[in-house]
Amino acid sequence: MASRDSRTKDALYCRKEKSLGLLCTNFLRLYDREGVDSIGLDASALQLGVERRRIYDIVNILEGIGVLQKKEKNQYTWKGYAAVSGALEVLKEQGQKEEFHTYITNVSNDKEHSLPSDSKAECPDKCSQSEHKREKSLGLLTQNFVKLFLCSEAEIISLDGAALALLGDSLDRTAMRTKIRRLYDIANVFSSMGLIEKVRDPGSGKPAFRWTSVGRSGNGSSIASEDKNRKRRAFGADITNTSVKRCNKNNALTTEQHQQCSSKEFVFGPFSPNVTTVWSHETRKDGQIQNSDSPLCAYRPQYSNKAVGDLFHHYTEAWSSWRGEAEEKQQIEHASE
DNA sequence: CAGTCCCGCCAATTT
DNA sequence: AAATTGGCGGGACTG
Repeated sequence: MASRDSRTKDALYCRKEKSLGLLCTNFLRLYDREGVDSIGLDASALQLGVERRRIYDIVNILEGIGVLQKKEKNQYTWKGYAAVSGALEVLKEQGQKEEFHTYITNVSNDKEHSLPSDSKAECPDKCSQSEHKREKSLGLLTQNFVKLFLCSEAEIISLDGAALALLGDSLDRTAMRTKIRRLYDIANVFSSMGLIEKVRDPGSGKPAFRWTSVGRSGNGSSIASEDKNRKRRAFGADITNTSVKRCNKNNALTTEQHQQCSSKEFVFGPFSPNVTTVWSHETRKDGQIQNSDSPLCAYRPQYSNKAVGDLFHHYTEAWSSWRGEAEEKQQIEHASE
C-alpha cells in the first residue's frame, strides 16, 4: 500500500497550484523589484519551492521574450518587462522577413500554408550544431509562437494551428502532439503575463488564443502592483512545506490551501492595473490594427466573475508572496529533517 | 470524452 | 566523471 505517489486524492493535491502559469507569476513577482539583477537557478527553485527542471521551463520561455538573459552557468540576468517591448519588435521584424505572415488561419483539414519547418533550412552537414540544438528548444518555439501572432493576419490562433504551421508539413501525429504539449507550456506563461488570452474560436468553437495587444506594464518601475496583500501572512498556517525541491509528492499544502482549487484564470499577471505604459505599442502586423475586435480595448478581467475564484486568486498570490519572502530569509539551507 | 499539462526519466551539453 | 540543461511524452487531471 505504499504507492510512491499517492498524489491522487488523499494527498490534498491541487494541480492548479503546480501550474507553469502560476509558477511564472510567482517567479516574476519574486524578481520584479528594485535591485534585482542576477538570478540564480538554485535560488529560484528554492524560493519557489519547485524542482529545478521547472525553472528551466520558465527561464527558457521568458528569455525568448527578453525578460531574462542567460549570463552564465546557473545565472540569468533580469532584464525586466521593459525589455519585452523591444524583444517583440525584433521578433516581429524577423518574422516578417521570414514566412511567418503566410500563416493563414486556424486548423483546416486542407493543406494550409505552413512555414518552412521551424526556423529555416538546414545547413549542409555540420553547419552549426548549436543551431541544430536550438531547433527544438523551448526558447525558439516561444519566439516562433510570438511571430505567428505578430506577423500573421490571424486574430485567433489555436495551438493545433500553431503546431501545424510551425511544424512544416509533418503530419506526424507524434511530433504534432509533442509540439502542442510545448505550446501549452508557453501559452500558460504567456497567459499569466497577460500577453495572450484564451478564447473560443467562433467557428470551430474550439479553444484558441488571442494576442492581447495590451501587454501594458510599467517600464520597469511600477510593476510592483498589488503590494497591498503582500504581507498577508496569516492564512492560519505556517510554511510547513519548506520548499519541495526534490521530493516527489510530499509537498502537502496546508488544508486551507487546497480546499478551493477553483480559481478562474489568474490572468493579469504582474502588471499594475492602473499603469498606462504599453510595452507592445501595437506590434501588430504592419502597425495596423485589425478593426472589429480592436484589441486596443485594454483587456479586462471579464472571466466569468467567480467571486470565490477572485478571492482565491488574491489570497493565493499573497500566500506565495509571503512564503517566498519567508523562505528567502531563512534559506532552506538547513532544511534537513 | 476531449482538452490540459504535471512530472520526472534520462539524453545531450557543459564544466 | 560530475553537474547542468532541457527534450519528451506517459498518463493523471479537468471540465
